[in-house]
Amino acid sequence: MDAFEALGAPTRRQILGELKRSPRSVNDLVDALSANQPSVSKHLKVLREAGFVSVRGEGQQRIYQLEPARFRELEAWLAPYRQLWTRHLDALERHLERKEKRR
Amino acid sequence: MDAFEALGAPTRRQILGELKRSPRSVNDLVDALSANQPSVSKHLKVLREAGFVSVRGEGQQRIYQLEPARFRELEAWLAPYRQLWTRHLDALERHLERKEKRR
DNA sequence: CCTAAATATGCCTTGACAGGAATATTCCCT
DNA sequence: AGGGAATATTCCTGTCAAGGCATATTTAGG
Repeated sequence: MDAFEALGAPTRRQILGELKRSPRSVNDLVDALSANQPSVSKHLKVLREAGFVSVRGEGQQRIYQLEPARFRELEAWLAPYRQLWTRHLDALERHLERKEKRR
Repeated sequence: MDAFEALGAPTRRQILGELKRSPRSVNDLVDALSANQPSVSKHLKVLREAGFVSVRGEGQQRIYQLEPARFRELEAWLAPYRQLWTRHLDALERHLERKEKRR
């Protein structure tokens, strides 16, 4: 499953939202979200295989945290589209300027 | 289908990639991608309903173009994660500075 | 009005994924 | 080594989306 598909499931975006605040154990995530433990574990597996999160063992817990690299790739994908709205804003600006000069 | 799911299908990302260059008719997209026409039309429908593209009729053609608003929302979603790697870079910078001072 | 071009829609099949429950595994502690 | 906590995996089922094909719809032009 590729990066975009991985973000398709709302539950996984919720998980990322939680991990954005701080790294978490699986049980912490289970509490934060309202999902059962196997479900969370499975979603974490998907996110891990998609490169969005990594794990480290800490005692008998497994702590998941975000993996910046994947997010940078998202950013890179999105970047070329950004000029879409900057161009848009430029046009708006020019438009406003013309109005300004007219009064 | 929500925005992220809409981006899940590779074919749809290809379509967006084409439309990024310039607005296109359906047939132009069919040629650019290697997909059959009904498939392209259906993907365009999904993208339109997800707010990524808009259409205007021009003669007997339908010209599709990107819709900036939806991309801005993606940007907004991604923004909070951006500090992930800026923090990362800061840490790297401090690390390098310490190394620098030591020599 | 009729035809052809451009596009959209309906239908069907196949495959994949999410959710839930039960069970398996791993790891720590004593 | 045994027990319990934390997590992972398996199996099952319902649902939904993608692809391919046939067909319907729209629109321009003669």
